[in-house]
Amino acid sequence: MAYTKPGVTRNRIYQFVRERLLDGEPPTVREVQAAFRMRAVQSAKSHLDALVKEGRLIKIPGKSRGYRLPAAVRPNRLAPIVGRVPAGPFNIAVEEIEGYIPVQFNADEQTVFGLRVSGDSMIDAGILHGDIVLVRTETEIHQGDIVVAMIDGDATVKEFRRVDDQVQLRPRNDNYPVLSPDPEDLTIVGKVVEIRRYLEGVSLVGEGLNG
Amino acid sequence: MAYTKPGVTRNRIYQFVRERLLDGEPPTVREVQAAFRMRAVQSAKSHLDALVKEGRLIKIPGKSRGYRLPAAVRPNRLAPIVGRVPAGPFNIAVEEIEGYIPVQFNADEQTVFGLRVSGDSMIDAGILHGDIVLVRTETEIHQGDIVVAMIDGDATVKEFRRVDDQVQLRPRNDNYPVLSPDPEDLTIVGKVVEIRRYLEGVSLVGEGLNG
DNA sequence: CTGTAAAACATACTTTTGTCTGTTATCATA
DNA sequence: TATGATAACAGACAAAAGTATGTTTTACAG
Repeated sequence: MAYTKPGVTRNRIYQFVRERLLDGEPPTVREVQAAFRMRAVQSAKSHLDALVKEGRLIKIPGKSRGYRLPAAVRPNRLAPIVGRVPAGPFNIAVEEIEGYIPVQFNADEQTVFGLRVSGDSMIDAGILHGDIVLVRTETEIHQGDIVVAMIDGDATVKEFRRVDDQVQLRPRNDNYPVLSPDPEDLTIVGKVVEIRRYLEGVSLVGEGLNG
Repeated sequence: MAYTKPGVTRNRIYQFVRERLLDGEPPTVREVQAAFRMRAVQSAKSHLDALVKEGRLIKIPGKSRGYRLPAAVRPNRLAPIVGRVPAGPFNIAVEEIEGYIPVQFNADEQTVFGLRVSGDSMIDAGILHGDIVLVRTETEIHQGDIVVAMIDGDATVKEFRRVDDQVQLRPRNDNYPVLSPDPEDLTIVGKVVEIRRYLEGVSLVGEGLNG
């Protein structure tokens, strides 16, 4: 391979490895070598070593195809989508899982699941019937957040307000009333952090799981 | 490992491999072996071979960590997000890429990109200012589809209608007029297949790409 | 123009991993 | 309880992949 200016090939290799990792296909050192038409394995290896040293990649020593992205950069985990809100915080029955969608987890291992919305009580917030909301549990709730709440065992998506020590769940649709549920019957399941709407065909992964 | 009923271990192994693949970490035969506490490599290998034969997995022969999910099951690819609509069909300038988001590609290798919406002309369709629409180019457009169109070089998201051989681009907001652009000035970039709204913090991957 | 650092090359060695052949144990069903 | 199919085990070999040492070529700053 031609001699490039310092840093140039390094960055190109990073891009290459990154794409491969995001595609779920970690490359070998020799695959990197081949991709850049280098004549020596070591040429690729030393670039990869350098990237690890710089913190741009992580290496699992000894293992084949052992380069990874640092946790902060790693996106795509799969979050389960449920038709109904799970009862407990974590015990989602497998039978209730509609499928999975890829989700970006910023921090490590937060609890996120998807919930399919029914009804149009949040239509003025741009949340329509059939949309999927991604819900993060175990997080702080603030004034005005959109939350998933359980009232008497029924799940609902609403805007969260606290007025004079009384929790209000506000729809975003003038045809629906503001709810002021008895604190005993109320559980805030989590905060809606993302909304998705699929306009065509199949959207979920893993429906034919055979498991 | 204990002898299980026919099919049981097979399915467990499938689940295991599947999770690993979705995590971007394809396992080796021996890693499968270890995970199930088998004493022979061949025990794992023959299960994997069988899964390939059943079509539940795909194998890249000879390659290490060479098991993959069939294309139909594979999720997570990354689609670039652009602030402006790309000029040509394919030449997205790197500088214009805001970041990437994970997307499910049902078929193989379709052309999808994300576009950040500005304005509220589609508010009645639940598309708000700041939302990201995922656009598939090179696809058929039908009556009523939401499309991204270029009119005189400006990008816009509208509902597509064809009335008496005249293309109409309809907003979903009564405060905006229906557009009937001169066909010469009009390019249909693609169809909106998904809408996303991030309610908090950072949403994109790969903003600090270094090169 | 000179010295240092980075880039690229050449080659060899070790470990990991894929693959093969054959055997034994358990399951399912008639 | 006999029998074919499935599950699991054993050991070995070859190819793929990780790693190491040393050399040559080029870039860049002083």
